[in-house]
Amino acid sequence: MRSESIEDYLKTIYKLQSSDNLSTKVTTSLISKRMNVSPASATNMVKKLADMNLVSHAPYHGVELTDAGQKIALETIRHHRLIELYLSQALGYPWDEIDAEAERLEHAISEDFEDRIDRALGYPTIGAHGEPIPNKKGEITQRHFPRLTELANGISATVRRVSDHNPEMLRYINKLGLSLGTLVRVDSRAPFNGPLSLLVNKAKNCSISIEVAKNIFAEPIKQ
Amino acid sequence: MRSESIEDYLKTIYKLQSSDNLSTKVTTSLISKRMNVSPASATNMVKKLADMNLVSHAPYHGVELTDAGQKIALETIRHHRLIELYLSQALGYPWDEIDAEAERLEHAISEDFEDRIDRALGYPTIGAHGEPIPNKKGEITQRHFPRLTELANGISATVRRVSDHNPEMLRYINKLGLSLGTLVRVDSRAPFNGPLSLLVNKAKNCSISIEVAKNIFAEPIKQ
DNA sequence: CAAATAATTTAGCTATGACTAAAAATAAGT
DNA sequence: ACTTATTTTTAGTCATAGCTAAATTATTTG
Repeated sequence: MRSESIEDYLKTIYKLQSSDNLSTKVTTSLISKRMNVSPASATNMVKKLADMNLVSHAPYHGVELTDAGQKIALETIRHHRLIELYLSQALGYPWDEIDAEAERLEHAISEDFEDRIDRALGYPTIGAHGEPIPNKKGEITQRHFPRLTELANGISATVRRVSDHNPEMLRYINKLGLSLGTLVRVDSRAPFNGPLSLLVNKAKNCSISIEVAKNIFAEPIKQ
Repeated sequence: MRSESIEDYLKTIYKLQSSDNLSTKVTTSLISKRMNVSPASATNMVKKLADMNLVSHAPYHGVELTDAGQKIALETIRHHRLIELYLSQALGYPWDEIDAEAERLEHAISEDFEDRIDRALGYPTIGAHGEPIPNKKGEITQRHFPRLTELANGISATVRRVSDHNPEMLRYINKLGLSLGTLVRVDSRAPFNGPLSLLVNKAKNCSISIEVAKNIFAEPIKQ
């Protein structure tokens, strides 16, 4: 009980449940796509998780985490995000590599290791890509910032979070000069779902696709 | 191919082959005892390793690593010892906990991670308990120091290595004030395999069992 | 040197977690 | 509403790596 697989599934279910587009049911096929496993494998695991009272499962209608399941999911996410931040700050890992490395390590570390890197990092609450880090009790404070696609033209904003799902996109975003805390302004939008023109750090202009803009979250600056 | 299990078995076989009492055959039962698995499990795995050309196996007569098998064993040992040293130096882990934590992590880290902690530690060649760290090419330089049991009375020596196998013993040894570099002298030996009287750091006297003394290696000081 | 003991291997079972192919349930289109 | 298409689940396999119990091979001892 509590294998790597189980932790990964619970983590994925949590992320599907809370982020992305809320009000969407977390179906087994969604899970299977996210995890690159067959739909049958996802169904099997969901059944097992339900037996263990970690999720409630209405067959053909999706899954929901129980409190016990959410607790494990958040512990796993906490591990992941602390490790990411440690890799980045203590070992100089680049932005786009920390997710993959943390993925490997998150299941292997002990509570003691968690505590030690937590202390070494000064008990952080925000991860390397701007995501909140759950605390030891399994509490998490969601911060909500608009995506660049949702930001009105001409408004200055500070980058607060970047989706970490695609390493190549992260590398691209980083090359554009965007990281947490960077100042951005959407200057214009090309029609027919065309690219957004950005002003980065009051200095550099660039134009990015909607697909990329959707993955960058920024906090409008109050005037 | 190259699962955690395989790495663990190869590592164990390497240690049995090279250290302890040489000239002893590495039998499947020896392996099974060291790894706390049943003899049958060890036989199964040995057969599998032989199929993969990682060991040569003469049934009923023991095992020997092939070059390919030794390479993997040394890579695994390198991982283990670099991680131990990192845990000890960068995260302040106590001596007796690093082995268990490294055991978990050694299979999970990437080459990149290995390189980064290697660099952070200044490319060390000696591990936290005094063992040599194999280099990236899979070369290892064995250093040979006498055990305290083999040391003549009245000779001063510097502690150079401590067996890491038993955490409780490590804690005990550490409490006696012994660590790498500590000065020791065997003052006397009680008869009938009795304890050794030690002078630690020219200051503290203590008496330790043969069992403990066997696990401490020290370099006699040339006069 | 044969019989007893100990070590080793074989045979067969278990659990985990993946897979494919087929069946069942739901959703969609006309 | 009924057929069609899609989604989900069931059924049955496979690989890994452990286990016990039984059979086989070595070794030791009387």
